[in-house]
Amino acid sequence: MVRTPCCDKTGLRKGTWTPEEDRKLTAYVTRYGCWNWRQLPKFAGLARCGKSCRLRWLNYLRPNIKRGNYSKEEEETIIRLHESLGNRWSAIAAELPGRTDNEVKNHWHTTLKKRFKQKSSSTSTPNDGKDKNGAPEKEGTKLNNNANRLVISSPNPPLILESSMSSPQPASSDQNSSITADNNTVESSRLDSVSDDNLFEAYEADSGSFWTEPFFSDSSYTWSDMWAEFPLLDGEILYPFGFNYLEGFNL
DNA sequence: AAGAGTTCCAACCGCGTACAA
DNA sequence: GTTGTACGCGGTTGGAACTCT
Repeated sequence: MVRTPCCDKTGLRKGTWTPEEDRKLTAYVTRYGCWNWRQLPKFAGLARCGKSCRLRWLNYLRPNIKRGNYSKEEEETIIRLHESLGNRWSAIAAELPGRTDNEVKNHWHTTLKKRFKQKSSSTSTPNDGKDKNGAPEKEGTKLNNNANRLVISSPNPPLILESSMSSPQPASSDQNSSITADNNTVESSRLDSVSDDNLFEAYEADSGSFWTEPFFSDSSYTWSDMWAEFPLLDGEILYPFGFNYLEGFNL
C-alpha cells in the first residue's frame, strides 16, 4: 500500500513510511524504548509527528506482529467478541496475539462484517440494545482503558541533560555504554565490530525481562532477530538520541 | 489491452482519558 | 478545580492492487 509521501506546513512528513524511516524508528525504539512519543521522532531523526511514529510502531514495526490470512479461529473470536464488546477493537485485538486493533478493524470492515450481516440477517437485529459503539449496554461493560494499553516504556526513562546537550540515556545503566562524554555518539566501530548478541548482552543482563518483554514476549524473537532485520547501513552511526539529526529542531 | 469499478489496508484525524502542574 | 500535555482509541480516508467488463 503506497501513499504519496508529502510534507505538511510544519515540515513534518506525512503519508507512507519509507524503509529508511522504518529502519530509523525500529532501531531507536528497540534500543531506547518509547520513553516519550512526542520527543522520540526528534531523537530518532525522523521528520514525523510522535503520533505517526507510535502508530507505525504499534501497527507495523512492532515485533511479533502477525500478518496475512486470519485463521478460522481468529475470525470466530473476532465475531464473538464484537458481539459482546462492540467496536472496541483494541480489546478484541488483545485476545488475538500478534494482531493489532487497526488490522482487526480493517479485517472486520472488509470481510467479516459482510459475513456477519449475511449470517445475522436471518436472525435478529445485531445492534439491538447496544451502545454507540455497538456494544451491549449493560453494567460493567465499561473497560478500564489502562488494562488494554500496551505499555512500552523504560524502567529508567531517559533524561535530557542540558549541560551536554545530551539526551535521554539508554534504558539500562550499561557501564560499558558506548556513548562518549564529549560527543555523545555511539562509536560506530563498536557497533560494527561486535556481534548482535554481544551488543545487547549488557542490556539484557542489566534490565532483564522488563526491558525485553514488552517487545519480545515471544522468546523466539530476539534482539539478534531484530537487528538482522534492521541492520545499520555501512558506515552508519546510530546516534543514541539523534544528535546527528538535531539540527533544525528546537529542543 | 485498457478503462471502470471494487477491495484492501496503511495512515491520518479528532476526541476522550489520564495525569501532572 | 482548572489547565495543559501526552497518549490511546476508533472512525475515516486515500490510493495501490486487484477484478471485472
